[in-house]
Amino acid sequence: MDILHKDFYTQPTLDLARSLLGCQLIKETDEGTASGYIVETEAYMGPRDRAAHSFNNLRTKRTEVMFGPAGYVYTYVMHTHCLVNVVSGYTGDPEAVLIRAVEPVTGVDLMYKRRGDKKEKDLTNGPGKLTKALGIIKDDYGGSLDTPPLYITSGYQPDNISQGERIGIGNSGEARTYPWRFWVTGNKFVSR
DNA sequence: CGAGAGATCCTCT
DNA sequence: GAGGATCTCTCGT
Repeated sequence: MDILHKDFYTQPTLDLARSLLGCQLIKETDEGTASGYIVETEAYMGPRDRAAHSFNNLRTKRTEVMFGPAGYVYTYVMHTHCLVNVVSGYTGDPEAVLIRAVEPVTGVDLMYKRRGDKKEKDLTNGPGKLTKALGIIKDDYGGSLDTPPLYITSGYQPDNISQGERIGIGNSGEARTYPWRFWVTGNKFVSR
C-alpha cells in the first residue's frame, strides 16, 4: 500500500470524495496502530454550501485549514465527539470531504478496547465512532495526510459506488438535498 | 424497533 | 450564551 501523495488531493472535491472510497485511513498512536478502508464520505463545498462551516467564505481559526492546500486534516469537535475531514480544493477554496465511515482493517483489538465490546460493525459505522476507534483527536487538526501519525494509503477498488443526499444537516435549506454523499454500495459498515 | 432526550465541549455572536 | 456535519440509552409499543 502506497501513501497517497499531495497531487492525489488536487482533484475536484466531488471527485476526491468518490476517489477516497476504498482507500486506507491509518492512525498511529502510543497504544498502537489502527486502520480502516474508507467506505462513506460527504463533500462540503465551502462558499456555495450552506451546510459547510466555511459557508460564505467564513474564515476563522476553526476553518482556517480549509483555506490552505488540499491533503491536510480538518478535525471538528461535536458534542462529545470528534469528526475528521480531508481538506480539498485549491489554496483559497475552503472545501473538504467528511469521512463518515470506515471498514476495520488493522488494530481491530485496539478498536474494541477503545469502543467497548460491541458488534464489529458498530466499531466504525459513523463519523464520531470511527474517530474514537482509530484514536483520531482534535490535535490531529492541520496535520499532513502523507506523513504519520495520521495518513491515507491506497486500498482496494470498490465494485460499485452509490450517491445520495447528505445526513444530519437539517437546518441548511436546499443544501440539504444536494447529492454529495458517497458510499460503497452494499458495504455493511456504511452508517445507514 | 422507532422516537426522543441528554451528554458535555468548543467556537462564534 | 446559543447551538452544532453525533452517539447512546431509555421508554413505549
